[in-house]
Amino acid sequence: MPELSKNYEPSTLESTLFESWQAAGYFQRDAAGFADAQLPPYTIVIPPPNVTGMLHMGHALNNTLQDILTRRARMQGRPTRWVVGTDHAGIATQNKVEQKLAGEGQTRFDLGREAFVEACWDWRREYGSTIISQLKAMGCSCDFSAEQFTMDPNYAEAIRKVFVDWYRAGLVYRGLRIINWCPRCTTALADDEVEHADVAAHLWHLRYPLVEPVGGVEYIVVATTRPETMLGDTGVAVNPADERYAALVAAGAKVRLPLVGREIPIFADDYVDASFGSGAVKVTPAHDPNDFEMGLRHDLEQINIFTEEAVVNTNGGAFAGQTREQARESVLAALEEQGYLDHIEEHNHSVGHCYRCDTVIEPWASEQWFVAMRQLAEPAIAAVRDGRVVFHPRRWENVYFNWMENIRDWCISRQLWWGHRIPVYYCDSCGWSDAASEDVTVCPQCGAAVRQDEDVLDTWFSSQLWPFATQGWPQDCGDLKANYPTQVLSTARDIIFLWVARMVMSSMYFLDGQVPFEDVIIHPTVLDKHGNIMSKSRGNGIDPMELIRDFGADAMRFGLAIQVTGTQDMKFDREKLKVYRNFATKIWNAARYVLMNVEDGDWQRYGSSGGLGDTGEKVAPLAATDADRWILSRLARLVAALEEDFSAYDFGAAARALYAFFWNEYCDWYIEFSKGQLALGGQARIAAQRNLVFVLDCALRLLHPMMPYITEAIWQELPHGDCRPSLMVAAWPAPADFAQYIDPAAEQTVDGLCAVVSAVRAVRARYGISPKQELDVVVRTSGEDAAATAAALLAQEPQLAGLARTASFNAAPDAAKPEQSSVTIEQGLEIYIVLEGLVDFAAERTRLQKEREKKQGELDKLSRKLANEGFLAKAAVDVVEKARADADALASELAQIDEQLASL
RNA sequence: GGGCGAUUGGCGCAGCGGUAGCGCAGGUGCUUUACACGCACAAGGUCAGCGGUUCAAAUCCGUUAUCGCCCACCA
Repeated sequence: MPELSKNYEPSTLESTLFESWQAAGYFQRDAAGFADAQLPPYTIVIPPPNVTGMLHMGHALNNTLQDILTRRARMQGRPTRWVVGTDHAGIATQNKVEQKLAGEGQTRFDLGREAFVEACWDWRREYGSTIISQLKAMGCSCDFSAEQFTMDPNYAEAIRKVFVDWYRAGLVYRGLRIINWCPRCTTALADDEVEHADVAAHLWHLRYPLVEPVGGVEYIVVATTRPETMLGDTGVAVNPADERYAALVAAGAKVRLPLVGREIPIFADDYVDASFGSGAVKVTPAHDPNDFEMGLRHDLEQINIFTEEAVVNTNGGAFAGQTREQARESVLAALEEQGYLDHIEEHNHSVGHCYRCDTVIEPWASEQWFVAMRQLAEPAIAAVRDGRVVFHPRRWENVYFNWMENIRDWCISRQLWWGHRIPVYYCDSCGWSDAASEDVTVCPQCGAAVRQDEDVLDTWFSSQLWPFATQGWPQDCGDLKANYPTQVLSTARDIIFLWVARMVMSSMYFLDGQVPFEDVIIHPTVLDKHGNIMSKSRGNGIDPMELIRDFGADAMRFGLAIQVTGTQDMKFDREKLKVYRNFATKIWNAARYVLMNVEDGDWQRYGSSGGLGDTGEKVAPLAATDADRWILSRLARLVAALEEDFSAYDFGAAARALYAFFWNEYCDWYIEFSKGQLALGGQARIAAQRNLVFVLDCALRLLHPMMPYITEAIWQELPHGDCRPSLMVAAWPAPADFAQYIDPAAEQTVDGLCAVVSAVRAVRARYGISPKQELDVVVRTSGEDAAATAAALLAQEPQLAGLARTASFNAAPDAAKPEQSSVTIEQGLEIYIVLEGLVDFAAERTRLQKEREKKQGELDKLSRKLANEGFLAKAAVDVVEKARADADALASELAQIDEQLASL
């Protein structure tokens, strides 16, 4: 029999195992031929990490969950594929490459568009596989043989089809709007790409002098958080119902804009909240979305005062050339000097920041491309409403609905170079323009040369196609048809809008109303151990690669999975992974024990995987003792529980059940029972060997999705008889096959046996009795089946002798209480341990008295309950019966204790 | 302004209508021939506060407090 080293060393095994899996083709959809074609296929598409990305804890968690689902489905025999790839990540990648160029003293403009895009491809070739190799280190069983990229040629074709179709349908349009402009990235951003943060700021109250005083009033005070934008003001708005300003509005009063001299109107608009600030708003249509709307309503001029880097342009007169920050200071200084600054208030408000570089967003009026969303949203709302797509936990559906029902048009053009270029062509000679799925070089109307739109598409415009564009759409849809919709999408809550919602919309539009996935798992956010978000700026991030190095990939995966409950956050402390590293070692050592003790088993008839015979039959359990029946019963219950937990995507519950079964039942008790049983020889020994192997084999199968490496390493050495070459493709234990092992009688007997063993151990510990001192033990059974219980317990004497070091053991319904003995009442058993001459009974008396008080308290509580007529009348029958039985049991236990106290 | 999550022994978490569980840490004792990354035993909680529903509430409802997240055009 092979031997395993004393401690499990993850780093020595992980990469070898991974390579062997990959070489065998297990990661591709049934490439190795072990799947059952009759079963429904199982597909997951990975949320594509940015090519610029490094694995972080969010990825580690998310991909652990996806791999658990993928591996389990594969073991269930379903033709399974986990589609993997990366996202070109427009802004993120462009920023990286620009940084690299900056290090060489260059800008993208020095290179020009074509060379810069080529530099991005170079960057991708050089660094883009980092995160893929990190996924491999985690043990992720993705289909790496067909890695996808959102800039692949087939993907570009998908993009063009979507854009052109939507353009023709009028869903993609171009328009002048206030958009979110990042002056550092010099591009537009979608509303969802802006992150708002509350900042402590000021509300400056400015005096705008009237051109002509009205009724003695010489100026109007406006309140603003952005005084520098006053350079672009083209109006002052007040609420129509605001009596303070009614006269000014009625008179058609104008103000002369300080520092600028422009005459601008005062007008009334419902948007203005009379109770805020001074009740009068300066209106800057080119730099504020609300002002823009008001400007349209009141026909105001839009004066853009900033360049694309947010430097004041020539419209800012004397302030031209200053940054917006400098301009704020100098404008305020000038206003104050000229007496236009009325007063200043403290004011907190929320300021938008670029989600890629955290620069403050500048609302900016410009021509951009948009997608009209309302029409796309409607079927997507219905799909979640009627359960074609289900979120887990369900509450996230409300977040989805809330966004969908208040959806706004999506700004999809980006002033970047890295990305899918907008396929719209313009002829400057005759004014023709159109979207086209094939490149256009000459104008179809006049034959002149045409130019393509300069902008590229938002990265999310391509990501929204991920579930189908990665599976052949729009060209070769055979694979797609067979495997769509996908089963599960697992992701973080922060991209429910950016990504999840848009995938549902585009999939339903282009694939005949089909949803892209059936279940959406929104996993918790991984926080640091104090509950703070992990971030670069805080420096509190944890590198999963270090965890893999220090604890092993299996321990990391298990430690993450066990923390997944329905909650929205998980605090993560790397030191806690020690527990799961210890668990891995425990599994390893249990396997060592099994291998050391099964060499002479009856393996001749079983399959060849363990190298011990070759008839292709798997090792079957053999129930010779109640301990055997007990562990098989417990295993069957575990298999059933896991089925429920996985169906509900309750990874934490599944992990806890596995941990408890393996450690507290298999190791703590069954392996201990097996020691005595092995020593007996004969059929009992054969049974123990078979069951040790069978249960370990099943446990490894059940643990494999969470801990793929250690389970495979052990399984390869175990004489389980399964002819499959890898645990990855071995069969998942099905509840239907295990239900036959459920055996309540054996469970009751072994629970009783364990209670006796624990009672003896407790007595030894309490009185300092040597483990070598053999003790006499008597158990009195009670209840209807007292005789049967006693007989079953008596049959456990060999186990008991080994585990509790008993000299003699008797169990009977009417067993006499030995003199000078300790009594423990557990599991309905009165357990007497003879202590004559061994202990000072004063201590035992004290203990018994304490025990008595406790039991009396419980009985009092129960009695009160049973005296309550409401309880008797309204509680369920079985609950009342149980209460009665418990009360009877407690009463007799108390009587026993009293008797015992009297005898001491 | 809306919505959501969390609040259970020193710490990290389960449980989510019928007498409080787990793991760490801490205590005591163990070279029990798989494992000290271990074994055994013991100790530790009025389940954030208040009110309600119920025969029965950590568990359901309302409310308050604290911490955190998201959404919203707070000039």
